[in-house]
Amino acid sequence: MAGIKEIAKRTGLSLATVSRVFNNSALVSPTTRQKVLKAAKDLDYQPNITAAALRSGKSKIIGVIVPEVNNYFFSGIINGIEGIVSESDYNIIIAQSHESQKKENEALNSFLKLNVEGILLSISKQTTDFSSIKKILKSKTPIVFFDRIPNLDSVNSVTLNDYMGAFMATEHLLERNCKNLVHIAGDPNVSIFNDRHKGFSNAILKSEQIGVTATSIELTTDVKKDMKILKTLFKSNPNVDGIFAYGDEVGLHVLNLLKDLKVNVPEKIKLIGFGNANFSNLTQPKISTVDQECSQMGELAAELLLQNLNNKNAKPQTKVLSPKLIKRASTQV
Amino acid sequence: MAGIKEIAKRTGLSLATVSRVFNNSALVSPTTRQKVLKAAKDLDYQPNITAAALRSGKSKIIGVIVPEVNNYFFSGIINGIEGIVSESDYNIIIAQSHESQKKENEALNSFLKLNVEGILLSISKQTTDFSSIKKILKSKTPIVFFDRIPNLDSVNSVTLNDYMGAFMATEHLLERNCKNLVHIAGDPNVSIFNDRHKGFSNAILKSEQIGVTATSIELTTDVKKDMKILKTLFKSNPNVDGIFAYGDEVGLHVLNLLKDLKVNVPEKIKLIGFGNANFSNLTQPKISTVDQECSQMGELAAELLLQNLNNKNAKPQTKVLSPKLIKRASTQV
DNA sequence: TTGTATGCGTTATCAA
DNA sequence: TTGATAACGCATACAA
Repeated sequence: MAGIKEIAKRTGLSLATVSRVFNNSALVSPTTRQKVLKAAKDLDYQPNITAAALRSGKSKIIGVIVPEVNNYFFSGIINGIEGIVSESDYNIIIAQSHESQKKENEALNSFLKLNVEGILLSISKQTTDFSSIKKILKSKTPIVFFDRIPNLDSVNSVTLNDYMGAFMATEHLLERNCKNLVHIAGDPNVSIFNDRHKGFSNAILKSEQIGVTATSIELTTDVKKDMKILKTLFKSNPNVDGIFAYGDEVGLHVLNLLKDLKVNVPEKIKLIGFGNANFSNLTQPKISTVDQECSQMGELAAELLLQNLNNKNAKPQTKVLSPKLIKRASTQV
Repeated sequence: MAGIKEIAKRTGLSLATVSRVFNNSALVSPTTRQKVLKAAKDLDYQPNITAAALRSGKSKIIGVIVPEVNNYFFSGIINGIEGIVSESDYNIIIAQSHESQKKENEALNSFLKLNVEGILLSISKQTTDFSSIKKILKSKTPIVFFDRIPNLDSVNSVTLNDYMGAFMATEHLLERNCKNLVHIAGDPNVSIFNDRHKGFSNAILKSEQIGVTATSIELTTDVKKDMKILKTLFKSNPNVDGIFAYGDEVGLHVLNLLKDLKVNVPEKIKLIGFGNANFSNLTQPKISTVDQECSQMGELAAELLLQNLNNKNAKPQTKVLSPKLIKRASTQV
């Protein structure tokens, strides 16, 4: 593992010239370039990124923060990011906020200490204080938000049109002739869950079908308690024939609950989730859902960041992806 | 965001003294230490890790390579690692091999370029050439292998006793009075899958029950094809009453296949998987399985690496975790 | 206990 | 087109 010093010695050139070769400077003759490249190969040259980072101020590191890695959605995004970044000469470093504002801030801080050149961030559910984020924005370190974005002006973001996804899911239930719909809603403080709720409500408003009823129920985080609540709901309300769950996991819980209650899906009640989780395709019946295009989201976010890295004056961009309805057995006629 | 230079100026001390404070040198008086710490707070001191890394040769970065992040097992391990490392002053950087030897080597290479101080690695299924790994070992960069380990002497490793897990799972089926067992086996080139196979075979050998038959079938990676093969197997072999699948995911596929074939689980056939995947608890019936203690594995691996970081002459250690049998409805009597 | 001076490996400025 | 040299921010050997 040699550095440019050894190459300089071997070729008889100066450090400066050798360095220029690896920085693709045009100011070097083809012959010397060849000489250097050959020596580099012979000596197994490995650039010392740390030294380059110190001198140039460019660490070649992109920091990524997600709430949880152990989540099909976020790990799909990470794969998307990786796909794009690996084609550049940047490295990525991944941190998890575990939905905690404190850990998110800690991660942002260690990113700054590591001199990351850019940041990709999906904020935690808990994040309501944007001061750390504002600090980053002020520091001019390029940052792109994805999926869960802060309510701030002039920031780069890539999101899914959650409203549209929920709208499509609800419309799908209506098309399947469901008349008494229930939306199992997520924490409304998280913008995307709120959007899904809105999509549900508006789909029903805009469909001009008569005799349609709509109920929304917001869950806690205690699955057992939640299932009890839902059990009561279904028992006291036997006409329910369509359910839109804000996520596939809760959808699966509901599916199991309905089996326990001997309610057939999709014959009696049709069920649709959100997210296209890996297991949604493995249940019986398979759960209809909305695909979040996570890989594409990661790719777009990474591309946007790379653009900003190349051009510090790039204007903030807002990209919104369209979700895709996935019809499966749980909403079959 | 100030550096030690600003603090030196503010306090009237030299750079060296300020530096010593942050390196916990004993050679500094309590009063000056206080002065420096106060100035650090006032000026929002952020150490430049890059510069420190260059100077000291210590990057404070630990590199982690897993086959896939999007996997309950490996992300559980990552959480375990994170839990331990976050209490130290190290940072972790995560890379995925996507089960490719080439990508694994690339990751190792960029780790070296980034001057990581230590490496945590679970090798890819494809990795048969250990030359890159040997290069790391020779470079004296501490490395700890976990779960999927190379067949090399004198290396640090943390693994699960897969043999024992499979043994326990098979024993459990025998206790439940299964007489005609099938093991659905993974790629035998992957040591842990091979161990599970051995555990299955030996459990049957050692149980001295009479009239027990055992079949093993190795799957491809094409799920559809695999299910056809299994369908044929079950049809031509209607006496099968116990299945041990090498993983929960394939277990779930089998469960669904059996439902299609109108074969009741657990009444007619008992089924046990391996891994305690998140969804194994959400199926109907819930799938019995073997827990891999992933979080603990991550913790132990990280602790072992930190030990090696503190003591470069530490002797290689081999830690083997005991799996835990989880009995659920799919093997109920 | 504190300060001075040097160098980590690279990039960038200036001169040749 | 190339070379000599300073500088990036910090840690450390040595001097005081």
